[in-house]
Amino acid sequence: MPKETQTWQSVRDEVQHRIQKKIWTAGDLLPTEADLAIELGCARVTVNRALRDLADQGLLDRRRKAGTRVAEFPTRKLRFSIPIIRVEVESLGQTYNHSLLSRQISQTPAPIQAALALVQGQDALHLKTLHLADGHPFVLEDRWINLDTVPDAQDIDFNAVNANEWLVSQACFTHGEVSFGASTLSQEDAEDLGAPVGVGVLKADRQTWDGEASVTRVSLIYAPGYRLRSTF
Amino acid sequence: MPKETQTWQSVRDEVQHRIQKKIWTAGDLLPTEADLAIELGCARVTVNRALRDLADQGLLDRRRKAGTRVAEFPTRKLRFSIPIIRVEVESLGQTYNHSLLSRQISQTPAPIQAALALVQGQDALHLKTLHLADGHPFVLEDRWINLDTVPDAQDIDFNAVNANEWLVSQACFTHGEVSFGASTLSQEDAEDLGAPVGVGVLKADRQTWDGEASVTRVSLIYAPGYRLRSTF
DNA sequence: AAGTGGTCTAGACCACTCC
DNA sequence: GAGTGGTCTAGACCACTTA
Repeated sequence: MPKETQTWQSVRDEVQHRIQKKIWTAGDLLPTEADLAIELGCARVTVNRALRDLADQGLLDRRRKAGTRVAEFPTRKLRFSIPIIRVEVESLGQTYNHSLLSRQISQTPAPIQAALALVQGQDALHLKTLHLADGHPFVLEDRWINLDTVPDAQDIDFNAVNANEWLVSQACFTHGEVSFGASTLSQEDAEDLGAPVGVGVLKADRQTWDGEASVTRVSLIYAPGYRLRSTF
Repeated sequence: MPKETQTWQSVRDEVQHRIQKKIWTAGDLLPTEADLAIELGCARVTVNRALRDLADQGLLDRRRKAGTRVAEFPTRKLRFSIPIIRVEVESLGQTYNHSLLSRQISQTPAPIQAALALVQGQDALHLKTLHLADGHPFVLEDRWINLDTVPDAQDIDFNAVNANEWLVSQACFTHGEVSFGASTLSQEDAEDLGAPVGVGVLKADRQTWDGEASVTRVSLIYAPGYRLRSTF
């Protein structure tokens, strides 16, 4: 017996429940949206919203004409926010500040040049910043900025505002890519981070684009022990 | 002059465009859904869907009565899939297989016991699995399974099906949490992975629950060089 | 108290894709 | 060709939050 009014969340929960109870198992074909709407006593759009949400999470596979199936491997998708480092530190209840270790406009090494799609001999702005939490090194940032795309960056005082925040607040990118890996702490980075040489650390590499034009490429080396967390 | 028919994607793109063009900048209040609908010549629901999507990405902040604003820090949220390891390896064009290194039912060490919410002296199933790509170590899995929640696990031959796939295909969890960090390769893990001792490696820890009951806790140590990727 | 987003409904048409 | 999901519309009511 359907309830009087269905919300899309309640439809979603009901479907999820049936999958968990193995009424529908991996690979099974579900009823059509229209049929489910009749069974549950709600509009088809409501069912659509619910199933779309579950498909988005990775629990369902949907294709026109082929219908909706329980995913072969009903795994979940993860969502991480990429917080501003200052915000992240402050949300831990610690005091944030940063220190600009170096700033220069120079030719890019080959891999960076390729990544930023710069022409031979073109300069870029190179910044090294140490982010601190309660005075302790939190993450070491090594950033290249494409001055063709973001000429204003040349005149910003990155001692006052860190590059991370300034660039993000400009919102001058359309898309980007990021990857996480580990690396073994080098002598130089170890000194900056105040951590032992040779320790394994989390490293994030991020690059952003404004349409066709590259904006910036940044590498973040987190102090030992840092963890990136999410729930699902 | 509005187009004849608006899709929610075109509305989303238009709004994103205005943010990028700095017509609306960080912290600005946007028009109401109703006003935007009139301006763009579409239904309010269409605007709602578009703005909801942007808010979901992290570009907008929306609150009832308070309205819609450009986020203070218009950062993006990341989405990662947690693929089945076999699927991940095969999508790289490599051949997958796995090797069960050890299987025993034993008392849990204190941290695992706490994490799985087991009572004192309660046993759990402990599995160590090495996942291989083209015969080379890909990731080392160290897993504890709560036999109270998943008693069937006791009778499964994990030489034939790896625990990762079997558990996921059971879909017997409601939620979970995951964290990524780095660690320095220990002697024992280095031998299993066929990698040098002391190298920094990416480590993922994941735990899942079925309602109140813990299901499993797994730690994955990836071979050196592995990267987790995403776009935004 | 009032304004704003959140959602539901019913009906319609479209787009993709499988047969 | 036909079936299924994807989306749009107009109108309505609700829920939350701020003033």
